[in-house]
Amino acid sequence: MSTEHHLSRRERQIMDALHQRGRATAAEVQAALPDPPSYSSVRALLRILEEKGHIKHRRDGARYVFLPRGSPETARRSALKRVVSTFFQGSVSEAVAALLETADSQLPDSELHKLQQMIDQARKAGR
Amino acid sequence: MSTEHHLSRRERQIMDALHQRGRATAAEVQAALPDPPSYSSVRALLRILEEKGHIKHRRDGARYVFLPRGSPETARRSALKRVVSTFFQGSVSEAVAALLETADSQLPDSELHKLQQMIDQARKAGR
DNA sequence: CCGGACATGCTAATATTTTAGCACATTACG
DNA sequence: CGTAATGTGCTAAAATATTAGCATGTCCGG
Repeated sequence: MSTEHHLSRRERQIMDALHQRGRATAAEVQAALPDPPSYSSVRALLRILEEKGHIKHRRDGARYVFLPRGSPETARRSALKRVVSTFFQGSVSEAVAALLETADSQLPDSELHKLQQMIDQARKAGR
Repeated sequence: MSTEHHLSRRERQIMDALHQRGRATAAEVQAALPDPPSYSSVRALLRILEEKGHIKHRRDGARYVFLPRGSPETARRSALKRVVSTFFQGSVSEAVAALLETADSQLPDSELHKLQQMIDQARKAGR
């Protein structure tokens, strides 16, 4: 948790890129960054992030592939938690409502159906 | 949007505090920060954020009260959008599902009802 | 009306982040 | 093989962020 708060600007950008892709080489990370710095710089930051324990790497032939250290599920949960707490005063339902209002993506009918089922289940569980 | 990406660590912490509270004095912001720096530092950062156009201030008697510049709705939307895009590969419904799974807060029945209505409406609108 | 308490504006120092450069290792492939 | 292409490790310079200090302005209570 406090971990998120200690990341610097570039570090966060890199973490975002890695979370979005799941894993990436140094070159891919570089391409994903806004105002990309030199390849060298990207690698230096990756090394720092690894030292701090936020990412890890695997060898793939000649090069390294970098991945976030925690599970995607954990990362998702904590990202949502932060947003709900910061922007929705902790109200999960307000956050859900805002998501559904996101007009730029009309959810496919099948998805809506799934969501309705989840809600039904939550209602049952709640009583 | 890109605005979020350019904020430094402290700047982001301050923006978070302001978004959470809606508005706050320099002293309140200081109290809200992790590892609070001096009062002076906080004010310097507030000034910088204002110069960059991210916040504004109003006079309240002797002191200033600081507020985020954009509307809460806009901030909410863009925060959600970022999380959905970064952690859920753009899938709104996955994000909603993850929110509903947040077990630590069982939603009140009335909220669930509201959500179901929203879904019903979305389904109608979609066809 | 005056002083203390508390604000702010500005400036300059310190610390951290960000960047690039260079020497060396590994791989791909003619 | 051997050589070009592409990686990495490390270090040190440059840029930016973070911090505190001090001079000055404003408000409130006696």
